[in-house]
Amino acid sequence: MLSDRSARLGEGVGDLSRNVRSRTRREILDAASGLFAVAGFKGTSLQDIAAEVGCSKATLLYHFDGKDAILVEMLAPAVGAFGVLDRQLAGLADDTVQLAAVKGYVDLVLSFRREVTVLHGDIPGLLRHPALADVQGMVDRLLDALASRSPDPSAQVTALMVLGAIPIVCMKPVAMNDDELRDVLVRSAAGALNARGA
Amino acid sequence: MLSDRSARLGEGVGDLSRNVRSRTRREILDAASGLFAVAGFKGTSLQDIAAEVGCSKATLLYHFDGKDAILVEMLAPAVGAFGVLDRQLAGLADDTVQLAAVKGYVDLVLSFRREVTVLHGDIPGLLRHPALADVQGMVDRLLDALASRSPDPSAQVTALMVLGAIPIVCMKPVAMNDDELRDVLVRSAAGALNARGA
DNA sequence: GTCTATAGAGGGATAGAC
DNA sequence: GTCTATCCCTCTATAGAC
Repeated sequence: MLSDRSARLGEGVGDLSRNVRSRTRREILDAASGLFAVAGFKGTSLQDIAAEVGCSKATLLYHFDGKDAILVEMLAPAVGAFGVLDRQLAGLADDTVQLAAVKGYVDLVLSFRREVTVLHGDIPGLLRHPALADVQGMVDRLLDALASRSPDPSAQVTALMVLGAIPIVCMKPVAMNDDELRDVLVRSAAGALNARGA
Repeated sequence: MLSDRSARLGEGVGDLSRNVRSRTRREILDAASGLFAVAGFKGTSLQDIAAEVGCSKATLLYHFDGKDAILVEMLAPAVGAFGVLDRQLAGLADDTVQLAAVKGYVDLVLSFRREVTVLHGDIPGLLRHPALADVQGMVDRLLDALASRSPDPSAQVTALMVLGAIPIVCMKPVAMNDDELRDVLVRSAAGALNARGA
């Protein structure tokens, strides 16, 4: 169902008027993600979202099973893509997994900037959420991959640094297009990882 | 008054029984910082803090002018130390400021782990707080220093990465003492910064 | 200085008309 | 499918007894 949903992201011009349901849902998700990104999940009320969309709180709760459901569905495509990366990395050997992890993680973050901003803004609360339980495991495996699956503490610390270094570029605007940005991120992350032994 | 307070941090055995006021205040600050760190500022209620301390909500509000005041006073020593670093870096030349910024920032984060965790856990909400208004400016100047005061976008992105890379080590426990940790952090951060041109 | 009790605001969620 | 009105809860903060 996750892949189902992400597949619908690039939906074309065809059946716009068929079901209004999807359209309103998407407006709600758009408004919510924007507000969550600047004020945090707990810092945003249903009233805030309703005001942004231009509807009532009751309408939000007709389309979603609660505030949490809005968050979960908003993050679903990003979580799905993270899962894909997780499975890709699982199939790689220890000596090739690190660079693939860096590139895959950078791509993931750049593809889901808003979602990453939301997650990054309320780490203590959100990663504890039941619906995001698998994310914690994926983060742990990503860290392991970034450390070339080495048990060396210094490798693990550096992996942690890379994990924290990438998402922060979502917060501040930067005068670069995405291709240049991807390049700088991958190069600098690799530089941090290599500097460990030097 | 900030330096006044930080100076009192290492207070000895002398006048413990003199004013109970300070003792209770510190218990409150301790409990609050621990809870803020794991559940976030908005995710922690006065009731939570009162339960941890073993007193009533009213007692908290007798000692502090409100929930915000607890946060601000809890962060005061860290903010003060950040200000010291800020002024030190201001006096350095462009070609020496980067390494000093890295070392100073790493030391700062390692010295105030809990405070950094609190700030890091609720970035959207907390940096907007009026009492923490100067922090935003200090962060901007630190970023500038980490970029060797270069206007190059790639230097600024890398500085941003370093800014995000250090605090995350506060969140996960790591099998290293602080001296080793400081060394890895500085070395890897320098590696990221140098990799930019390579 | 600490407590109980309570005010007052705002949150999420539901009921029922349209 | 959307609305208004309302319920119930939790939160911050205050009042006043001890």
